[in-house]
Amino acid sequence: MLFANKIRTLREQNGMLQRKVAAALDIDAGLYSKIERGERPAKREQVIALASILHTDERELLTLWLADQIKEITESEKDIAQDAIDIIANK
Amino acid sequence: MLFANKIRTLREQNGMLQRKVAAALDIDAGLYSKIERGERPAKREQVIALASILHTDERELLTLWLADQIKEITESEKDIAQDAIDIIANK
DNA sequence: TACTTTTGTACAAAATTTGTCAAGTAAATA
DNA sequence: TATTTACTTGACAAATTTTGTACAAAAGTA
Repeated sequence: MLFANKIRTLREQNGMLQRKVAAALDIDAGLYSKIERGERPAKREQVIALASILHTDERELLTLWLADQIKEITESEKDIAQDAIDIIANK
Repeated sequence: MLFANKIRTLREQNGMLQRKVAAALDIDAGLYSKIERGERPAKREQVIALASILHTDERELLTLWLADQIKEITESEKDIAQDAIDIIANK
């Protein structure tokens, strides 16, 4: 939950309520709560919007969001994940 | 198309027709053709079955299949992909 | 040419994702 | 204690994506 932890921290640092961020993203507060806890993934466009809403670096946020996705697919294949990553890295 | 190339090569080495492999996988030959060309992804269970059908190492095939998935999600984020992979690697 | 295999396109069915709603918890406050 | 506020949770519907099929076109082969 790298991304989730990050946006929660950023929101708190900005002194914003979940429902304010949710409104800015134009989604239900319940859904935003789930995104912030890593229960649901954010969409790319939402990450872009969040960077702006939470006054943070877009590239850094997108990187954490992408890392979450890689984590998601490798988590269930732990024994081969490193080999798969190596294949991608050397290409 | 690491995985796709691999299964095509293996099928040819085994002297099998696409429709034979498709039948063994219990899918349409058209769909298998797409999987073999990397136009459609294989499901995990299909990879397991393919390793058996094509007499090859299951772990190796699963690794290529997983690498394809990582490639898929990183391909559209080339500029941050390496940073994201580093985050996952150091964890 | 006739036959077999593979590929491309369009589509339907199935599965997953995305979002909403309303009820629930917990903490702070009147 | 009762109320309010912030957040969480689960059930559900809508929307999107994935998976597979059907069949025509193309490519290869005898």
